[in-house]
Amino acid sequence: MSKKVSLKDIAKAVGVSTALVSYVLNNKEKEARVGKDIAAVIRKKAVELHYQPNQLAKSLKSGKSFTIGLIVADISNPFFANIARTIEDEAKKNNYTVIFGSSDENAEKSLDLIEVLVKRQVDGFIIAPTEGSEEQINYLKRSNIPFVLIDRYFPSIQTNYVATANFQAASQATRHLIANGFKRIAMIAYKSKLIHMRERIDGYRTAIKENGALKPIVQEVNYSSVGSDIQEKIGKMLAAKQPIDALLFATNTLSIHGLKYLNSKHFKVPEDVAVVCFDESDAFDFFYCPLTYVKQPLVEVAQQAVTILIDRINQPIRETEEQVLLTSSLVVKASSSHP
Amino acid sequence: MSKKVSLKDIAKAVGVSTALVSYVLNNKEKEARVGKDIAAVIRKKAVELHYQPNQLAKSLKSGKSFTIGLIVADISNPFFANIARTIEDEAKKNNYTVIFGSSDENAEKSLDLIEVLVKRQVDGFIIAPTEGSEEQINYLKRSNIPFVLIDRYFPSIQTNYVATANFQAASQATRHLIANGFKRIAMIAYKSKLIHMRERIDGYRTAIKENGALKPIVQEVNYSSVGSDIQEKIGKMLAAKQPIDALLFATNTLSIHGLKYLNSKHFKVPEDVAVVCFDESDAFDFFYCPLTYVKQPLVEVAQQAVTILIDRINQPIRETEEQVLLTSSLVVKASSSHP
DNA sequence: ATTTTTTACTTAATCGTTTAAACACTATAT
DNA sequence: ATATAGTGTTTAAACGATTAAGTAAAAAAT
Repeated sequence: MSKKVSLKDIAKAVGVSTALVSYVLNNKEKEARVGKDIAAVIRKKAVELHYQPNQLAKSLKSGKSFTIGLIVADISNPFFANIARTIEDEAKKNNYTVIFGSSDENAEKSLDLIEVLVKRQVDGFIIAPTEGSEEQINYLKRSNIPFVLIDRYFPSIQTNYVATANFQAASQATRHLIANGFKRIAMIAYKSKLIHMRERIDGYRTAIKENGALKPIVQEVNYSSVGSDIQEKIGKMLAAKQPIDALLFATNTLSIHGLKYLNSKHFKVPEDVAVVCFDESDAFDFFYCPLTYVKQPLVEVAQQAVTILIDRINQPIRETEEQVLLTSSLVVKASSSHP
Repeated sequence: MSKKVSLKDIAKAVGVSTALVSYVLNNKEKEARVGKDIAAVIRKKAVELHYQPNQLAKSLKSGKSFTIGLIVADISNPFFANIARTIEDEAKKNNYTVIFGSSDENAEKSLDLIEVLVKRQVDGFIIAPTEGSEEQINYLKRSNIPFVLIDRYFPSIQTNYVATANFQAASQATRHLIANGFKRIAMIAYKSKLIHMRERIDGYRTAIKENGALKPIVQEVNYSSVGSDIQEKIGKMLAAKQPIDALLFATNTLSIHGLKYLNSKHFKVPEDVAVVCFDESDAFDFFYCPLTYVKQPLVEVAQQAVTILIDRINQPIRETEEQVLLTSSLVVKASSSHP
């Protein structure tokens, strides 16, 4: 890479000190009482040499990098990719840049990412925390590094967070299935202690128990082996003596894997089994039977996360944390009622 | 944010110069002949104080940021999100971090992103260039900033690039439809001068012309108004006196919009119209009729792009550019043959 | 005993910025 | 005539790291 143009180069070319160049290019002429003529010359030279200030040097000096670290489970998952896109847009509006990393729901990877990004002096983090990452989150807290958790959070740790009201979302979805007359409603969730999953399961359980005649059936699958786990569990539940008549999927990936399996075994929705999914997906529009789904407020989650984060970056010392739960909506289609 | 621990803090705590601390923590004890005992003390103190080196300062000194700038059209598009994920993984293997930005196929945004990232001293770029961004690409060339183009490239500019062999991909798809007996095969593409689109259209045209009896029908829609444009154009072609009997979509987003429209108007695939899509999508697995699609080698594109980029970063002066065209495969399902 | 070599460290410059403080003028006020 | 204020600019330290060059003391060689 040919050496880049620095303040010094402009200074030398014009025949002044770097200080003067800095004042001019930062529009501090007034305060620094720079001569009108020389200012014009400096500006002209800067354009001529195609000067681009070195943001690293600026950040080093100012202690601010105008960078946000974004850690999600997997950037290729449309759920997170959509959040990432909104975060990017909101960040840019505030002159921030985003560095991202995927944790794969793995606490070790997540810690590694946090350390890499801390070394890079990000001004703050937006994190969808993984199971077992409490210590990392506490570390950020202790270090007074601003951060906002999204999608999940830790009830045991006081932090800023923005998430969906999952208990309500899941119970609403479940009540909807009950109201439509389904009797053996199963839920497919991830095996996880994370609050978003627990709340979804609790919401489901609570709704089921409201009706004395029904029994909760929850199947938890492993993140690392969703495909095979789902096949096995759904297969069993549909082959049972008393087969299930409805399925509630706790995330978009679970929905997709589950529906693919149903297709492969030629189970018909909603004839053989009714379905309610979590999150949106282009895929859902294509299923032969329009799918009922829980629509999470992705854009709002991302926007609020950025707003809160930048607030905290600008004013780090606060006694209270922002804890936002946004309500989702149930989009009812044909997959959740008897044909 | 509580002030971070620096080399100086460790040096002061131990009672030595920062130089010594730097040598030890960079494992240069041998070369610098640091005493064994003091080295141990320094290391211990570093851990105790939870020292994390300031990467900005390192980069400023070394002139290397170990950062890659990634510019795609839209990170929330699964096509690019998947590429981004692979790039992230490959970058991490080489100790690089990725900063990303979405250009929305807009040359102005793209230029803005390039400038922001240049200021941030990225070591190189991976870019899916937008229409009209030739000048930006030439600027990178002139500046000797390493970069690799992906998905598209400019035949008029000698650059590194990794892309799909689009002409071949489209002609293969078209020949497949012809071989299956379709007579009025239309292509839906984006209105774009970019090579990937032109090659896809050319591939289609060439294949059509190989058969004297057929006539090419190409409809180009605007990126910013895909939804409405597609409705109108497909609507007309299916309502014509001689309606089309097959559709070739040039990208995944076009496919999704097109299929949604077909669904909404209750056109049946492949009875009313056969379909071949570009790219993969979970959505495709869910369509009532399994969809034939052109499978692009996403992972390979991303991997090779990173490999080439890092090569160039490490050895920027080369007389030749790496230009890689990877072959796609046609995955044949039921949507492209007469029922 | 003196020189040379080796060992274990420190000093200081540097990367590209920012910015308070110092400096050297000119213009105005006393 | 001389102090004071105003103007336009430079100097130098700092951010946090790296590293060539310098230094001082101990060990080895003469």
